[in-house]
Amino acid sequence: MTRVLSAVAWPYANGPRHIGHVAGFGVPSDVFSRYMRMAGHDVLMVSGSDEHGTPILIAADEEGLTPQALADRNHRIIAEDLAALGCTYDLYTRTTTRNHHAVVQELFLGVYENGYFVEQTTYGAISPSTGRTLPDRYIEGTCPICGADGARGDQCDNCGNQLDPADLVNPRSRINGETPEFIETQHFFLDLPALADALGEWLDGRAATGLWRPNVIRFSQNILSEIRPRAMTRDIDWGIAVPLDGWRENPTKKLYVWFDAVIGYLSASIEWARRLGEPERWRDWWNDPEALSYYFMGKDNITFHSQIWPAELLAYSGKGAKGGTPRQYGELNLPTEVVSSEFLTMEGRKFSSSKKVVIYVRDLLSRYQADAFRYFVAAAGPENQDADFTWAEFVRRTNDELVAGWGNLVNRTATLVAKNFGAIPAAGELIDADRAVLDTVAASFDTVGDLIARHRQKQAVGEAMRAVAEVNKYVSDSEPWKLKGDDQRDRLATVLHVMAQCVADLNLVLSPFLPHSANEVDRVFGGTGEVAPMPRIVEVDDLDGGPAYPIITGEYSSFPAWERRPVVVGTAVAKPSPIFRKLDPSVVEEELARLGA
RNA sequence: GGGGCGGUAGCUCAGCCGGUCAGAGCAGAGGACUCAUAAUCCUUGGGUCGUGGGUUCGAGCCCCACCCGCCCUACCA
Repeated sequence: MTRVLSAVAWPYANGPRHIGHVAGFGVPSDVFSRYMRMAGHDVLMVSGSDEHGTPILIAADEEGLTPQALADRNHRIIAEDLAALGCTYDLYTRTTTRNHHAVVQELFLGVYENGYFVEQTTYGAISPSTGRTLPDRYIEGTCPICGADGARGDQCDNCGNQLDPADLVNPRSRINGETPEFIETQHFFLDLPALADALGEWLDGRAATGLWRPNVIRFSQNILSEIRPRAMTRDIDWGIAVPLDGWRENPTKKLYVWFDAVIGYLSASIEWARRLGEPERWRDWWNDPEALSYYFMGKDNITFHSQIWPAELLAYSGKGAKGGTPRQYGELNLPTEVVSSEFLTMEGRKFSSSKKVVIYVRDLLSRYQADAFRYFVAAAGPENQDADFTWAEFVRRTNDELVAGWGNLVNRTATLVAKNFGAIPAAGELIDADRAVLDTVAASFDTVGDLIARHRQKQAVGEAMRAVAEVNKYVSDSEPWKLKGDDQRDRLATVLHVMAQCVADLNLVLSPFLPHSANEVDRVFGGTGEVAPMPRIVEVDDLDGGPAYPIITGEYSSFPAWERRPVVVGTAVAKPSPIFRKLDPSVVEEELARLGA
């Protein structure tokens, strides 16, 4: 048994999340975590809503809400969506908890005391009316290079050049049109160059395992060569206070949202342990060098997980060029693997809420089965390269593969058993064909499990579906519907027993991908419908006196083992109604009509 | 501009260190069967592996150039 931390990217709470987000980290991390639990590992899966930062402030202003009120609303929506997808977080929390604030400040102090923060004066834009930093992208003006108007402070869309906002002609705020004020301001910079050697050593070691996806490890090593100090504080009034005298009281100096967001993996682990009543339990995943940690995210987050976060961990642990010693949390583990997915597009275009090229998780789940979506993501998601979600392909994958292949096998098996015996019959003597199909299916535990462990879910689900096809072929070859009369009764029983066993096996193999239907299939064959544990939303009090909030958690100790469970002869099986819903081709047009032109 | 990834049958994609690597699924065509959500099973795949060069006994797989798409390169997350 190994301790495995599943660290899942924190969705940003400036709005509801669309299916591109959950396709990148939500579904893959849950498939992996479910499998690892079944394989007998001690999994801790944590995530939460990322609620600080400028975009939330701006979204709140636009709606006339406080940032906390906006975050409250979106956190609840996102948590409910993730739970509805069946994502088995041990804890899905948020960054506005008192616990998170305290952990972030502890990390800051550790890094600070070890000397990995350097104070620097920078020149930046603020909004004169609010005193807040105006990030580059929120400034626009005339491009000093090509003269185009509407250039953003970070880049001109017309000529593509990167800009310095101070160079813009007639700069103005994109938020309220006022002219930004460029001021000198003090910030703490994380001394990444002092951590570069340690980072490089860690990355080399990771590269040597050959486990990381090639583009992720290459990219991570590449950005190391241009490493430089990076500001970890901001002029903003929404975020976590800098825990130092002279800073703590300053309402417009907060920690950079990314400094705090990645610490969420640790703070959520600590919160989980505290809620368990065993406040030190988190250390099993963070201080034990034998523990493994897998970080799931989209490719735009690689920098923060293969550079910033490991740098914070190294700095806190005192393992950079400046040395140092860790504070109360001790030496913290660096990521075992950064599992980054690529991007999902929608009907060939980038997701865009404003252009209505989007489908939110909630809307999808209101009309379609969660498992149909999970299947699509596992089979055709952005695992190695950008993938396109089209409604036509979604319908096809659902109808032709999930329903026609797996759903039909379940259905025909249950129907044959119900009609002929009413319960799972005992097998007579097995013939070669019986043994062959049983062996094929049994072998899929190894092949599929191994592929999931290596984050090759496309291939894993493909192997599982290939086994499904093998069983369908076995059924066709065996022709149980022709086995009539008393003299063939024994053979009929044997075939149906073998079919039931294969379905039970494949149901387990597919359960990380299709947890909801796995439970339904189990029920059809007389089980309790608990082969795939489900998460639940719970309203909890803040541990340290803050306001209450909803979390996702669950009881996951009942995961079945990743191996064949012999079917129980005599278990009653009734003729089922179809578990998987076939989609009418007309949904393609309907859904396309909902999208923007 | 710099870095990275991809461009393989109508569609979605596999092809690890160069030598059955020219493949799978779906669609299409033909057939079988009827337990099953008109599901299943069998048969059927001549695509210059983006373009042009090069290395090699031999190249989707290595090198060079170019074309196309995408990502990163932000005091956005």
